[in-house]
Amino acid sequence: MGRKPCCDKDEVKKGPWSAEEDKKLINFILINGQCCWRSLPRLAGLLRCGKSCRLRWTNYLRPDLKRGLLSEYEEKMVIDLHAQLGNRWSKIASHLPGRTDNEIKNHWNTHIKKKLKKMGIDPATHQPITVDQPNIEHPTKNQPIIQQEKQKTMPISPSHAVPEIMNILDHNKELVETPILSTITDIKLDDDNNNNNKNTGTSFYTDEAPVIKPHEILFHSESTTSTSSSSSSPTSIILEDMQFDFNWADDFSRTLDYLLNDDIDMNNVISQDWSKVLEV
DNA sequence: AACATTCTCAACCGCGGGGAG
DNA sequence: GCTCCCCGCGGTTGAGAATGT
Repeated sequence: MGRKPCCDKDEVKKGPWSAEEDKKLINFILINGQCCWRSLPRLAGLLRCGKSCRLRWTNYLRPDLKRGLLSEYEEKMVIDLHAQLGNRWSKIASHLPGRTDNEIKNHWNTHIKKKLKKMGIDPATHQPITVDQPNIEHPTKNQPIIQQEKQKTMPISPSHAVPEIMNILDHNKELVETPILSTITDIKLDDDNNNNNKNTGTSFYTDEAPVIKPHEILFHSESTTSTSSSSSSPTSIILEDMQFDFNWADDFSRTLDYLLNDDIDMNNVISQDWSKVLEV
């Protein structure tokens, strides 16, 4: 038996996206919004599977993406969130505006894991590696969740969640303690099971954000510390060609305002920028 | 300069959850 | 309750870049 394939593998293109394909995808979503990924490729004239389109959009083309390496502060947040949530990358990503689950997952596997091991911390358990505690190369998914269960009754903060790590990381005092810290302290560990809490309080859940529609698109330009990876992607050809005055902090706070207050109209802010994309 | 090795990350794959009928 | 379908998630892969010899 087996599952029906999501698309005809003979008829879909795979591998890296071309600038032309990106343009088609952006164009289509601008006009129609995000809907029915399965039929999107056909409607947009793309020889891609819907999944691939969704991935491309959510990970690379979405205008609210913050590109470049994770800052030390973001890294700290990822470590803390991972201690609480385990490998639930999308949940972790939802607390880091502008970051995708894929990006965080990659960063965890390539950078943070190594860093923690160097520090003598088991990335799976977030506990110091001891002689009688073999380093588990393949973390049990449940471990952090067990921690999570234990912590359900106590307030969550970086220092509560992973004191060992936080002590080690605290020497990075140049880290700016921005107001965004409140997001980490407000995380509701049981958000999977208790959706009623979702709309209460002041926590910002990016996964609560409405599906992006063309009029809601906010463009973020390449950060000045962008990495080599951005230059290898066809997307970046499009994105880097566009020069916008963009300030992440300002725009994030505007976006936040927008998400929290329906009466702010992002239309004028955004649509003009996107018209530039399509002219490329 | 040439080759080998390691690293990075974009993209793919398969599965599970959940809504619709 | 069952089946079908779609979406999103997490794990994995592999091509290209970077680094080492």
